[in-house]
Amino acid sequence: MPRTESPRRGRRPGDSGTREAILDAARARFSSAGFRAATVRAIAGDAGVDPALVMHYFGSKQGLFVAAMEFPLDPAEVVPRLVAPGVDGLGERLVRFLLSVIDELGDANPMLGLVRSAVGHPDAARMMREFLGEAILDRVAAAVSDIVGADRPRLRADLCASQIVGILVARQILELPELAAADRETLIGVYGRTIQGYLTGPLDSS
Amino acid sequence: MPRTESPRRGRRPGDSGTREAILDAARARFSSAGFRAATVRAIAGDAGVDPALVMHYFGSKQGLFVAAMEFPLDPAEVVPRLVAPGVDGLGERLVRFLLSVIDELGDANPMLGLVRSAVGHPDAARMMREFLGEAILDRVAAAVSDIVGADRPRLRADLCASQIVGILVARQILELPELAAADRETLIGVYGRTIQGYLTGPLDSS
DNA sequence: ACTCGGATTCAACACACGTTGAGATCAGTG
DNA sequence: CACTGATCTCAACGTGTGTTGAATCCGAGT
Repeated sequence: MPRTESPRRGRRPGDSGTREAILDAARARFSSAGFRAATVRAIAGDAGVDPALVMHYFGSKQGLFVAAMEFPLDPAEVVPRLVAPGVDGLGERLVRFLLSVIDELGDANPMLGLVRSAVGHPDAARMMREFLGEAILDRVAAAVSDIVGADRPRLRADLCASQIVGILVARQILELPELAAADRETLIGVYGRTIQGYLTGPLDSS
Repeated sequence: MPRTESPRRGRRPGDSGTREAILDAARARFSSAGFRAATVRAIAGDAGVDPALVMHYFGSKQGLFVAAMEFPLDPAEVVPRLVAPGVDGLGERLVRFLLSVIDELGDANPMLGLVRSAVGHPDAARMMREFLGEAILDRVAAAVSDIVGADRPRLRADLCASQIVGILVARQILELPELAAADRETLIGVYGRTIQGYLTGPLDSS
């Protein structure tokens, strides 16, 4: 049987870095389309690779998802660092940090991938709720409770989360025009005041 | 050819109301799963009908979507009604209205359907951005600009939208526990202050 | 009574998806 | 140099999808 000479099968020389290429492509696709809409075939295509290779490395689409969406920052290190300088200006620091992370990550933003997947996929929503809660919100709540003795600390953390998720969706997904175009320092000021109020302000309806 | 007697084809007597049954099922499915994850077959099943009948009535899945997600409230009537009593307490009125609408609509909530679809489907995001902008945000901006002469009114409206979307996602989709369980009047108070600040407070970073 | 057209179902198509199993190619090790 | 094991591709399967075309049924208008 004469050998067909076109696309070579088998291992290519070199260190190959193919695994990382697949992860990069997956991060971009999952972040911009969400779990369901992103296809293994498209990711493999972006990485210049056969879909079966993705399965070989990550076992399944789910496996690829958790590998690709692993958070590039460790909340156990980041949250204390933001809280350390004290409660004054904490809201502003949180928002400034969030916006800088959004800018740095660009296309391959696990936060966007998680939000896009959680919406319309109850299992992903549960995963995100648990991760958010244990890794971030409970930590923030504990800090605020310790420092200023605020009441209902976890509700305060949830309120912050609702505004932060709102920023992500309205600015990065819906791309509301004036929000997307707004000066960064302006947003930091306005949203920072809101977050600060959620963390330390009154919770009653007066 | 002997007639097969089982599930009857053809028109059944009565006024049938099938079209509305399909729309109800579509509202529920689209709202809880989003455009992509909701399937025509499942909607047809819920309505007790063949998928082909859905096509006959609405032409395509997209056609069904726009028919089902048509907003049950007219912003041109609602927004002025909320703004009318003046700018005092406007934030609180907006949030109270939002929460009551969420409760009333329950499963079949076009807001949730639109958010779930906009995320991960750029076309739907554009549709929602345009609808939100023209039907609601520009109106709110105009009102706030007229009454209190606020600067950058559309940015203020976008800020409000970011918090409102955040409420929807965090409370109705992610179901953050303390947020979902929180007393309604508490939420109205806290979020009302935020919205009021976005509408009438300072926008600089001081 | 007879047609007309809307309501409704059935069977099927074409496609895209995730996944599988087998095989090919090659770097490194003894 | 032979062996091994990792890397990679190919072809295919099974399933679920939106959509189509034809066929059937029956209420209404003439």
